[in-house]
Amino acid sequence: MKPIEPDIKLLQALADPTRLAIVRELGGAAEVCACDFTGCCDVRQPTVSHHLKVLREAGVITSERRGTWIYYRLDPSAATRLGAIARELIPGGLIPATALRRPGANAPASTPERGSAPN
Amino acid sequence: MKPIEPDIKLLQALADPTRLAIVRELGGAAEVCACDFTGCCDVRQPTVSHHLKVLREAGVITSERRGTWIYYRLDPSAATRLGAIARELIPGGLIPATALRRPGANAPASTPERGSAPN
DNA sequence: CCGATACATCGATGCTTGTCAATATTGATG
DNA sequence: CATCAATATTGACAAGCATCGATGTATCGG
Repeated sequence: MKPIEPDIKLLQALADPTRLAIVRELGGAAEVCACDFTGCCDVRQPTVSHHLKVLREAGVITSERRGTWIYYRLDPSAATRLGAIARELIPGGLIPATALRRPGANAPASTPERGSAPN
Repeated sequence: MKPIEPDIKLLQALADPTRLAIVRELGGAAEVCACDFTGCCDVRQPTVSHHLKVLREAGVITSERRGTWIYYRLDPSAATRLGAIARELIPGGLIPATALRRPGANAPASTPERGSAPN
């Protein structure tokens, strides 16, 4: 079995309209009862439960049972991890700070070295 | 027609092992020739081409034809947009900065108001 | 114009995933 | 223990998606 990179799981967890809506709902309040998601997301209860499970296993949210209800909240590490991925998307973000001073000095317009030049 | 939220497209584009590998490859160099992705990603050329299209349509990368080759680079806005989503995941991130000074002062432990209390 | 190379598009295929109804489980309450 | 409400799990199904081989298109050199 391929262990599936945690970053992929995080992104996959967020890459669904229903789940992103759930997460955004959680972004506006400290914690939300599971029963409240059925209202905002236009899906049935089993579907909500399924999505909450996906989000939990991806480390996006945490759950806490309180009596009959289960309250969900955002896992702080989710924002951190997604922020780290976002930084990877900054052009030249992985280049050492010294190199950033010299504009256009990384990977000098990589001339492809594969196989052969076009005849 | 449901126009599909741009954020979802962005997350979906990144939520694939091959595409994330492509993007990370681009994070390490200013620009990369399309022909070089076939090596790093263990997929055939049509698949690479397909993924590049997905990434382009999601606004993650831009392409520029130079002779026979096509060079890809990261779209700077991708990092910005993903960073914005990351900030939404910060617990209490949507609360005005003033409120952040008072710990645990947002959304007072929402008691569910739906339907009825448990018997 | 011809051949070669880089890349895109098409069509088929198998796997993944989102969704639901039905059912099980868990916890509170009487 | 019986019952009710909240949530989880199961099984089934359809839609979506990643992948590939085959083929089309574009660009260059001669």
